[in-house]
Amino acid sequence: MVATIKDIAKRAGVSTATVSRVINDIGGYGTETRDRVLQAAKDLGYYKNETATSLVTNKTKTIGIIIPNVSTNFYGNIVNGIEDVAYEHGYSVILTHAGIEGNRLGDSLKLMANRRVDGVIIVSIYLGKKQQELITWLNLPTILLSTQAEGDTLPYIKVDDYQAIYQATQYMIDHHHPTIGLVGINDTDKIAGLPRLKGYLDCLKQHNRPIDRDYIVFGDFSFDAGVAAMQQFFKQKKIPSAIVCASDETAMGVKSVAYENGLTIPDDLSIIGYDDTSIAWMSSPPLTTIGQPLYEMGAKGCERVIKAIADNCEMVSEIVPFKLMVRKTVKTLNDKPC
Amino acid sequence: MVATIKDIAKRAGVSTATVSRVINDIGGYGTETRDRVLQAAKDLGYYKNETATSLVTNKTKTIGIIIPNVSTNFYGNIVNGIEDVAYEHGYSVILTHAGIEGNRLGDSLKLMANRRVDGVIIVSIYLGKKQQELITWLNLPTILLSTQAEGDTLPYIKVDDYQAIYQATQYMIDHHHPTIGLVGINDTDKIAGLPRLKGYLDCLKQHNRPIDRDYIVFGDFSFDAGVAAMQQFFKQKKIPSAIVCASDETAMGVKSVAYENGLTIPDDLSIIGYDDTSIAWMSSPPLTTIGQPLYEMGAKGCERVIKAIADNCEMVSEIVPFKLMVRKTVKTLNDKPC
DNA sequence: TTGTAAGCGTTATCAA
DNA sequence: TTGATAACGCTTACAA
Repeated sequence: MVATIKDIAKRAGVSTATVSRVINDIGGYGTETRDRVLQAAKDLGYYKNETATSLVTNKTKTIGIIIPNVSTNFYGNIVNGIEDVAYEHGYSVILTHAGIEGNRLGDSLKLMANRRVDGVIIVSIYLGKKQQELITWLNLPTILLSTQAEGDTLPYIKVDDYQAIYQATQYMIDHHHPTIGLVGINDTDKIAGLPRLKGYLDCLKQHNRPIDRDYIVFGDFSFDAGVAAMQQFFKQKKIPSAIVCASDETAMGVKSVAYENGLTIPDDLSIIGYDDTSIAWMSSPPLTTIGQPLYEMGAKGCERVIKAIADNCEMVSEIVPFKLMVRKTVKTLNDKPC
Repeated sequence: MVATIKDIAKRAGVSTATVSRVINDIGGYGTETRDRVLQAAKDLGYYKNETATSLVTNKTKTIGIIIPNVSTNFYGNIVNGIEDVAYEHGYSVILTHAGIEGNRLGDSLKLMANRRVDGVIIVSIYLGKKQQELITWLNLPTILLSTQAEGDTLPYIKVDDYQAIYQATQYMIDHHHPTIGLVGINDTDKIAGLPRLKGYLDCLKQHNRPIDRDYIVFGDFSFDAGVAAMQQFFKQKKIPSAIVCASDETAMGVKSVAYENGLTIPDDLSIIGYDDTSIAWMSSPPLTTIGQPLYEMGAKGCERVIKAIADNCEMVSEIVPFKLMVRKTVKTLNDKPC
């Protein structure tokens, strides 16, 4: 059986109240009693029961993370950021998957409610009206990472997807690419999909480039989406000279079938990814990509939540800067063929 | 304020005991009282407070995961496996990083003890004598994933590292590679390092191949380790025709500097990775690698822990089979040059 | 079938 | 500087 403050109290010849004070470093006791208590605690190998504490303080010192059910490096970085600052502040982290496309989100939230987490961080899951209502009802400090809520009712931290893709497209234009494709974006995704599509479209329009539907292939941000898109390009025998991808993984998919078909990157085909996950800099040639400050987003998100818990204040949303990580998968074409 | 069973009891006109029974589906009440209670609970938007339950049942329905402080896909897969089966069994998962090389392991374990998790899963952290004692003292069902304890005192699930590297080396020999390097392995790591080194050495000996220290470069399983090793090969102007790597990331590292120096894979250099993380199949050419059943290891580990909690039984260790994932980074050399 | 009440390990209020 | 003691929200004998 594990020791409790009662055991310590008995052994040290004091009351449980005093033990509690000492343990929590509250002050209001003599140094000798303190030493006696501490010694007794050590002797008994005491470990504080946080669940009991939680019950009375009505705080669990726990923050919940909800992520979609996919295993990409993307989440690893964010979770690391969260966990590190949680640790610094003495918080624990409880992790749940919300299933494919967040279909288990209700369950996840219920779990968070049952566990009485002090705050929650939701990553990359779009929130509809109903889910927002649930969150509002739960009345937990909640922040969204890399996503947004319908009607923008919840605080978030994310990158400006529109600008990011606009800039990526611009970059291809600056490098004189005559035809630029867009691949892997989910056009039913109001947060990560539509704005990116618009960024691409607007950039092209701005430069009086024609929009060619053959160069746009939608998908789900996955590796397979990149593969499928590239296969389609080959099938239609019409391959853009540059491709802007929805994610690094999509870019790898594109690269993979390009490679199989004897295309070299960037000589025969230029590509830009999105996220700057480790695969981007680890692959050869290293992938030029839109860098999201994943770790920092996690860290910052966690900080905000913890602050909101402490000060009982509202959180403010933030658009964090992305950064085009220029590496080796985009080639400069000559303005005009000689 | 959140509703409690007291509120429900009042509203339904029953005692809290009855409410508890209904909520937990224990039986021993009329259907009409049940309906009344359920209705009241719904009306009040009741969410059970699991911390209170934990306090009385002395079970938290929580399992703790401890992983080293690195963000590689490796852990993503394992954690996914764990989380999925935890979810199925109604368990929550609490995640902590144990710092670089597990230097924060003590803190992590303390946290698990404080939170009174029902079981813990430790991933990829070698456990010395002292840490084992702590675990034993905590008396929590603990399983090790992809690692082992000194003296083998704790149950584990892992792959046979010796055999894995032996087979990888063998594979290179079978493909007639005259010189085979070993890269990225930590020779002070008794679990993941030494056995692999031995597997490599033994295989070479078995085939009467000379051991050339110039072809062995130690490291820490990282991408950078691969980079450093390959740079050394270039510097010493002595590059093996095939390289067995400590991890997929290490393999990507060697591939990366090979690429920079104009070497094509597998034509100029053959490589084998280790782990079969997503980067292995996503890269081009796709990486031949030793596949560890990461997700399954996580799932199985979690199942064992949950079973151990339920039946209060010992866990048994298991060596799970690895699988050489043959892809495209190893070339068959002609037996003799013509 | 239902209710009473003790107790889980803490914290916190009040009094000494 | 200390100690009694009542909570916290729930489960679980035991009684009715």
